[in-house]
Amino acid sequence: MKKEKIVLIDGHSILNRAFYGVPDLTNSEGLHTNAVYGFLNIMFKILDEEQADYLAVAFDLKAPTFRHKMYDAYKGTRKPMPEELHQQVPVIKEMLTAMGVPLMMLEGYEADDLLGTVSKEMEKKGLEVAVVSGDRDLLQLASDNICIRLPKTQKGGTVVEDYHPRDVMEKYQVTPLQIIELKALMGDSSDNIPGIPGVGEKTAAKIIAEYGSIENAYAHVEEIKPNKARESLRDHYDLAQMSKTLATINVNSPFELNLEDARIVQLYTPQALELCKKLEFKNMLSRFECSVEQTESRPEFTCITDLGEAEAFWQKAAGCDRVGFQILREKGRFFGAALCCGEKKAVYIPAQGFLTEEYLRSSLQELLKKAACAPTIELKEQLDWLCPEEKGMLLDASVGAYLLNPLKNEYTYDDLAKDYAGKMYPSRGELLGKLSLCQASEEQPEQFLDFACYQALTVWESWPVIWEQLQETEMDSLFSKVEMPLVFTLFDMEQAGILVRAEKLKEYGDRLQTRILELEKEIYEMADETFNINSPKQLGVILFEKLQMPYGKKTKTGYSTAADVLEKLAEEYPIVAQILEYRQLTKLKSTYADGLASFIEADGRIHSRFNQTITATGRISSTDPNLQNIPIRTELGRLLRKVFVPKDGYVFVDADYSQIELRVLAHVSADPQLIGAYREAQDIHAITASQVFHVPLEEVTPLLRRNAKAVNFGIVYGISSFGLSQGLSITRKEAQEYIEQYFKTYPGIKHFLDNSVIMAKEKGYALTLFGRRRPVPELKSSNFMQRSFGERVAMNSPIQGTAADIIKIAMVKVNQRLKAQGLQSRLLLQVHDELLVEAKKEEVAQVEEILRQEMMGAASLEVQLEIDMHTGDNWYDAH
DNA sequence: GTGATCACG
DNA sequence: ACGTACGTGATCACC
Repeated sequence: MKKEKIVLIDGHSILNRAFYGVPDLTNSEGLHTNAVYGFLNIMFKILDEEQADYLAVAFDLKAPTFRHKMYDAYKGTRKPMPEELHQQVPVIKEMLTAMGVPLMMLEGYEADDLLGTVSKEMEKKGLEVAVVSGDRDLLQLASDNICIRLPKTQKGGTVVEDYHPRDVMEKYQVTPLQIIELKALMGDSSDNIPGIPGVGEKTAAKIIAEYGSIENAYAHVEEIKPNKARESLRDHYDLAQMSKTLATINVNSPFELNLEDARIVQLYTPQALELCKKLEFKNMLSRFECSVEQTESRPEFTCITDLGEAEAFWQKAAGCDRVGFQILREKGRFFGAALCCGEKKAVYIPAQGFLTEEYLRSSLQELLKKAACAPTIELKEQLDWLCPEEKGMLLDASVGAYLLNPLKNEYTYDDLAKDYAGKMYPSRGELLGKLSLCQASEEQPEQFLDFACYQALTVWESWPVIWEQLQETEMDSLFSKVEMPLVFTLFDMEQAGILVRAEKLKEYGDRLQTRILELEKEIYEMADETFNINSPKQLGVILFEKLQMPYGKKTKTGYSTAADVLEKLAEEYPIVAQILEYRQLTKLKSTYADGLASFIEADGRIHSRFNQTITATGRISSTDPNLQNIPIRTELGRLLRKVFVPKDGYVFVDADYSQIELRVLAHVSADPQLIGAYREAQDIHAITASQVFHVPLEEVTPLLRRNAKAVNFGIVYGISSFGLSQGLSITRKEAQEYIEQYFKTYPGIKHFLDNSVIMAKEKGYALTLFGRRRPVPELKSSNFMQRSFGERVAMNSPIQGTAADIIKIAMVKVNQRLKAQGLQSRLLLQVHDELLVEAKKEEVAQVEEILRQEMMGAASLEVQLEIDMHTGDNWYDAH
């Protein structure tokens, strides 16, 4: 008969190993989960391999001094367990308990002792034993029936090293029991075993191989070589005795494991599943599927394919208050619509036969009109198809979810289902793999149906929860008054696009190319070889090895060749100046000249996308292409803006806020000095310089003004002396003095910044003037660098975020008024503090009035919001 | 896919 | 002692 098998896990050791081996993970509540995740992965891997019958996990009852061994060995000090790990100890215990795995703990005994005792006991009972730990001390337990398994991380994956007695012999040339002697001689700082000073791994191994035990070694102490070890051994007999006691695992502790408790019956219990969901261990859920999934009945998804069924559905759905819907499209091709009007059921109606696309559109429009609310995901991407006459009922659940947690990378239906409906639905990837919608609809119609219906079901289920949470967090009005209207504004902007003169863009690119080729030739000549100038690696070798230039910074992968480093070398080395110019030109060529050209559509315009659910602070972002980072700071780059032009009969009207962030700061901090400065002065940086450096305004030099400006920037970014010293190329000490002077001048600002950090620490998030939240989990980090980052974020977010709120409000208003006044002028772009309107020539005065009123009136602050506004026949001239 | 670099606010 | 300014996106090289 086959022997029964038991797996015993060294809980803290494996948790520790997992913590340092798995990159930091947190769930959406900010709970760190990487150690628990890694632990479970190791445990499942071992269990899959072993096909064991029993399982138990040992923990130290008090685990106050658990520590990172590598670090301690180096530092020679004990560190408390990092908070991020500490908080995971109860979680793994809860998880194991939920799985019915017994926890072995006993007052006054270490986990090692329990593992020793139980493994020997089980061996006696005739079981085969596997002890899983990261700690090599346990090798002393190895026997023919007890295998010590040490998981290691290797190239990202986990590899387990197995030790039976012969493996121990092979690797250490000693028996398992002699491991104790070895440890006692060489010591182990992480276990507080002192060992014999001057005896390391090599000497210890030699001594034990020769004499077998410490006792025998002392019997022959005069023969021991080398001299140093002999002397030390003689001087430290007590230490050797004590070390041996410490290194010996107690296999006779009064602990008994009830074997039946440890029997593996069903790890995948509903409680464990719940916990997995809470921890957001998505890919672990597949393990639960067969055992638990039946507990939740599968929703009923229907594919409607004939007109009669469709008519019946519309009729029934017409009485529905809340209609969840999702249009399925890809690259302009329409597939169908998914709808959900009630619990656990959804329908998908593909466009086919009598159910034409037009029919579906008008039917859906009718249905939505009757609904009180109609949530969906990525509404903006559906509006061109939907063409809604009324918009009031339309809701974008992903935008709502973004407000509730702007730190997430995506707001896909499976995420919303998990976060707000407590459901684990299969993701697109799980249903369709990498297939396109077109492929999937033909090759996997059933999964395609699921994919469609899950989306409609999800928005229907999660919307009430999202709305409730928006109200609880007091972001409901931000959502309804700002973000939802903005969806339509951004849609209009995307539809409008911006006209680009393709031929001029081509000329611009060609001019760049000519110069690039010249530079290339010169650089190769000066370097005396050809190489890829765009490769930082190759460039680093040329500059810092071949040409022996002094290197400033290093990156993880080699020398830094960043612009600030090269600029310091450019004076002395002409090749570096050429490289800098080459860099600038190739950037302009590839990203802008060539990059933009590829986005010009048939109408001659670029229809960039404006994303509403990306940034942590509430700003919008622009992609495909990014029109928010078109060059302006250098003249050559700025010239590019001449290719952005209004259509015939129109001009550009461009308006940008003047120092909106500093004005927001003046308002939220209520600092009388700064508010006063704004009320009386035009040039805020100059007046700041005058006030901070105590010189009359007329005597503020350009240098003083520049310094004051940098400090103002620093304040907005979450000031630090280091950061400011970098920005101004001054010492940290000088930067610190600037900051102190600044805070002395504007005590209200210091108070506000301090308070922002305190508040964010207390609540867990930073807050804008309009109630937008930005979680700052970094504030809880035990890592100094991360925590400092969190503090700067807590200072910056209210400022940057409030400015973002304000311009969003202005955009909505401007867009609404352009339409309400029946104008043909259109809002085209937003660049964080700037709006660009394509204005019909006859409407310019009205457009200017609208921009001025709505931008300045978007918020009523202690300091008036000011704008600069210009008109022009291209973006270069208008800004 | 990730890191380095650089364009913008 | 630690080692960075805040927020983005596109391109390239390289694994």
